[in-house]
Amino acid sequence: MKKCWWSSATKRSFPPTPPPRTGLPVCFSTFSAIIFRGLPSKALTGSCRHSVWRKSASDPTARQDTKDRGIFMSDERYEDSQLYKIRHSAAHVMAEAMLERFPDAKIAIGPPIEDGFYYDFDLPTAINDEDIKWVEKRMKKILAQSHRFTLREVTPAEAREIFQDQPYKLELIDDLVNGRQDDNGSPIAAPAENLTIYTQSKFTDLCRGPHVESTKEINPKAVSISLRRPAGAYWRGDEKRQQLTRIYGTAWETPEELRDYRARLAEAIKRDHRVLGEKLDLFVIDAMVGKGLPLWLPNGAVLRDTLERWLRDIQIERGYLPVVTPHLGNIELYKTSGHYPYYADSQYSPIDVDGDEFMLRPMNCPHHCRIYSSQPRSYRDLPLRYAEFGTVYRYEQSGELRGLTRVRGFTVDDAHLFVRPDQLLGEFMAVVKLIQHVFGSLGMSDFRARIGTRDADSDKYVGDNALWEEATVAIVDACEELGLDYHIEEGEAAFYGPKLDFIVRDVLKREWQLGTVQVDYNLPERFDLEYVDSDNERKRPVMIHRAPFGSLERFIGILIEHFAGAFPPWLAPIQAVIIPIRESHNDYAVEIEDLLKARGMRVKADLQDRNMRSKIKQHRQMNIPWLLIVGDRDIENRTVSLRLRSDEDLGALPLAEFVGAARERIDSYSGEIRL
RNA sequence: GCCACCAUAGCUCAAUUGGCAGAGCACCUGUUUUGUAAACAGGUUGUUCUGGGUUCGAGUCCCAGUGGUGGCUCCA
Repeated sequence: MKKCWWSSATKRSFPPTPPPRTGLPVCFSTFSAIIFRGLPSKALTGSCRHSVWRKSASDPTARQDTKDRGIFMSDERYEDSQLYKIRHSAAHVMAEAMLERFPDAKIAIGPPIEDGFYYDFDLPTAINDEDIKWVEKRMKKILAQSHRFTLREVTPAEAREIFQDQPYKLELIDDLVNGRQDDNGSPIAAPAENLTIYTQSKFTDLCRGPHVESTKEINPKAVSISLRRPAGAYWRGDEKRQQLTRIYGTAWETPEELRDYRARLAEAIKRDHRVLGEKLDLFVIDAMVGKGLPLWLPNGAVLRDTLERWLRDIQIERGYLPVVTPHLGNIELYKTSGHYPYYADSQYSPIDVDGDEFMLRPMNCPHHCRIYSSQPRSYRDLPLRYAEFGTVYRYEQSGELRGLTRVRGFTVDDAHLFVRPDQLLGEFMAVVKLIQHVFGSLGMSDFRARIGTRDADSDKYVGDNALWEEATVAIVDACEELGLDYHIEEGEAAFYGPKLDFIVRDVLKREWQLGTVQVDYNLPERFDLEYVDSDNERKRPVMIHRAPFGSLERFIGILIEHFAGAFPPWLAPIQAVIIPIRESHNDYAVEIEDLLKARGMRVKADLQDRNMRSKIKQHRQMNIPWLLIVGDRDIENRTVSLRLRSDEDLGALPLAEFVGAARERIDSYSGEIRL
């Protein structure tokens, strides 16, 4: 059974309970395995067969560690693999070489991650490329020698002695000895009695292992730290604490694997949506307009518009009603909704309008709530499903902006469903099915579904506990009912309710949240939404917020990478180009162009004064699905000579046959370009 | 926002220790009329990101700003 690439591996590879604390192995790089033990939530007991992933506020380092951690296709756990040991050991060797280069450096932690490893250092001076080169060379030299990795169990006192000059290690030792606690002082890991250290060559690290037996097991030619530049990282992921220098490396079992990895990286960069966005004339981000504010070029706008129309039609079929609302709203709207105090940091400053304060809207729900309120509602009216491609504006930190996947102004394919409590489960399931349909139609099967629940210890949520529990149960039930492969993460809820998110990874394996469904009892309360029930009582509807794409910008960014710029014909900005062989064939080319346009296709005849071969090359590079080459023979026989994006030359085809077949491909939303 | 690095023609990049700013592609003009990934010739293209500084002289060195990249933090 093929699972999506990380739905099962990442989270569920963690032991359901803390590993037995024999006082033995405790490795800082695998801290998270302890921190992230499954913790069944009360609300879910009995209904959930899936693991609960607890996010620990008290140890963000562990959280990051986990995020980076191995994502593995095979049945073997990454932690048990030889590759894991190699990378873990390579991290130690890198630290050894770094300490030779920077004897005063303080070492933090150095775990294996997906595709490699890193180690964090507190350095006396900034590191430069020369240092990296030196360290890499030195590392390889150490690896070429034969050093054993020896394990030793030590008492906390011995450990403190050994690491007396290493403040980060001392902090870790204290935490281990005292046992880990969360922010409220609840224990989340038992105290350790003894610690383990590993030594190779002249380097000793506080570590649980596992490691290779000897550096002989690591091929120096399969190790590289030159690939990734050094990066800043906060100690334990806390931005208020010391910022460390993180050095990434990669290590494989063989040089061939390293070469393949580098080739994969190079390929990934080629399909990066920012690279393809420029090459295919889809969008630009212009400094004068502002960072994080993409401009859609005609090709990109066609793609976007096509997606919008597609989804709009699907939604209309399913009983959604279109609404249109403005991009600004009176600040009272957000004070009423509760967004204003909670999200002040990500909103833009209010705009003064004749003495009233207005805001660029950071979300669409308040507007839709007011539409609901605009007239009395009967139980017979529900469910009401208001849909809008609503543009919102959010302040994002400058360092976090990235292409189309993280922007400051974006359009949510939003809808808000106002439902009776008895309709909640059915409507929620219908929404999940809609999202599955959207993802499935585009061939996007590599996602993970995450149920974000409230962090019981946090006060950043509004609403009644019982309602939260009800909403959470509804979401879990719906996922169970649909057989969705989900996992639960505490602390990932919206402030007003729990949610189900669909998360995908981009070409460089970064995670992005796309589709989302959220159950909300709170906004109806805050906006005092009501309907008159069959018993003539006024009752409160439940709201479902949902967006299958999440945002058009981010979704298209991911979609560009998903298709590597070769969109299925129904999405391709230009579906066919007609290439006349000689000038004398131009009239026929234009005739075909007109014919195809009349059949609703996006085509153009390329009448440029240049030879056919160069035109073929140009349009192939633009990933045009169909190239129609026409010459004397085609005019004579009323045919087109079809050349596919895939490089196949299908030869002459009667014009009418092409039109019918192409239309059929487009209308069926097929990814197939062969006719 | 933080750490590091980067910024030369529309694009990809070059320019020796500080010494006249270049190439390919694109674009324009002309020639060419081609049967499946680049015809030929000529030509245009620059506030070397911006502002200061050092120097006889700055694309190159220094400072500040802006923008970008990688990472961290954040992410309704």
